[in-house]
Formats: sequence, structure tokens, C-alpha cells
Amino acid sequence: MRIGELSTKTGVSVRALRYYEEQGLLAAERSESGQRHYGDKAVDRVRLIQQLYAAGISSASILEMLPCVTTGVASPQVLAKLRGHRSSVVKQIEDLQDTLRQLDSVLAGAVKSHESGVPCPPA
Amino acid sequence: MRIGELSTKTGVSVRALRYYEEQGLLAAERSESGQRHYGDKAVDRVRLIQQLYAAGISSASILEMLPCVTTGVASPQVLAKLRGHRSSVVKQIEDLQDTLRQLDSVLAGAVKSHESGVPCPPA
DNA sequence: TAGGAACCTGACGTTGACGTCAGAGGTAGC
DNA sequence: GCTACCTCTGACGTCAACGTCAGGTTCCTA
Repeated sequence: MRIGELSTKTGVSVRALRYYEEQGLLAAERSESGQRHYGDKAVDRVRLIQQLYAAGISSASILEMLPCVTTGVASPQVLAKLRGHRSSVVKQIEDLQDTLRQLDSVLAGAVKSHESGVPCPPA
Repeated sequence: MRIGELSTKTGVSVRALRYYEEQGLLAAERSESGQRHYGDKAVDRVRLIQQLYAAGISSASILEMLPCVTTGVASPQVLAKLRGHRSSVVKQIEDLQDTLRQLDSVLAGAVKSHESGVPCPPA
């Protein structure tokens, strides 16, 4: 498929896909005229990339770990990095759960006082 | 306390604290000479701000919700925003848990193949 | 074969949360 | 009062992950 189709299938913009290629994260065959062509696997790869980005992992780190992710093979160094990222993801989750508790306590109090008719001071 | 002490107590840079003030998130008394002075509550407030930032909430949104967070009082509009942020935080947590599963499966495979002596292809 | 949609390569713009530097003034211990 | 650090304002720099625009080429359908 061409880049537009990959874009609609993944929900990732064409510009972003070209950016992934720039960063070495996503390879593409080229037609004679230079247009990019992708296989079906590209869809999963793009989703994986997005997932890693969402975990706050930089493109440089993703670049390091991607071959290992796809081949299932990793050097001790990469293994250590993966473990480091794992624990950072765990910490992110814990922090967010903390934030959730904060938001919930705020919401509980706010709903109560709103029911009692007290308005919010303007920002 | 002065800004340096607040910085070391919270682990947030002096520059960031001044930035919070610029954004209206953190107020400070001023001495005759213009130096900032903070009360003890500032430590908690800074931590709260950091927590909200970590949840991907922008300074503009934090600015809107902070008075309500501190007073426990919110207008219906702010309430709706808070609920919106809450569900976005929930989604972030779910996504991260997904990522965690991915990383774990990668790690499981990688450890196995590393034990079997297969090296990682160089990045 | 025409023409509009999709694609190409640069290259500059954007956004948020700060980093960093300069030059000047404030503070505190000895 | 000296000195070493702390703080001030103002302003430009940074970084990542794209957005956007320009000017040109390619593809596909009628």
C-alpha cells in the first residue's frame, strides 16, 4: 500500500509516517518513481511505534529497541534499557494513579459544594 | 523561604518556579528588594502542579482548576473539564498498561533468546 | 488524454516547559 | 566591610514530534 492508505489505516498522519522513516523507525520499499510502498506488517509496526511514543520513549530509544522487539533478540545492553523503560512505565502508571486519586478527591468535594449552591471563583 | 530553598525542597528548578509564577500558578510574596518569599504550603502546591503536568494537563487548564482544587469549589464548566481530564488520565493508564504488556512480552522473548546465546543485531 | 487526487522533497513554523546567559543588585557569615 | 553565593529581570535557545506551505511529479479514472 502507499503512504496515504497506511495513514488512514493507522490514523497516523502522512507527515508523521515520513518522520518515522527519517528517524529510521519505519522502512519502505520505493517504486521506480520514488513513491513509498508498505507491506501489511507496517500497520502493526506503526501502532507499536505509537505505543512506545505514548510511553514517553524517545525515537532514539525506540530505534535501539525496535530490531530486538521484532526479532525477539536483545543484547544485555538493550535488555537493560528495556528494563529501565519498563520501570519508568511502571512509575508513570503509579504517578497517574496518584493523580487520579487527587482528581477524584477534588471532584468529590467540588460536586458536593456545587450541590450546596456555592459558585466557583472565576479564574 | 526563598526560591532556592523551595527549589531544593521540591526538586523543581528555580527557572521552573518562576515559570509557574508567570503562568499564574504559583504566587509569592515579595520582599522590599523584590525577592520572592514562599510559605510552607508552596511545597505542596508545587508538587500538585507537577503532578498535574505529569498527567499531561496544560498550564492553562491547571490555572482554571487550581482555585477549585484549593477551595474545593467548582462551577459546572470546570467540573466538566475535571471529568474530562479524569477520563483522559484513565485512558493514559490503560494505554501504559498495554505498553507494559508489550514490553513484558518483548522482555520474555529477549531474555530467552539471550540465554540461548543469540546476539542482538547492532542498531 | 485530461485533470484532479495523491505523492515527492525540502524547508521553515509551532508548541510547551523549561535551559541558559548576561548584567546588575541583594544577603549572610566571618 | 569583604566575599561568596543567591536572586532579579529580560531575552534568546532548545528539543521532539510533528504541521504546513511551496513547487513540482506521479497515479488513476473517466
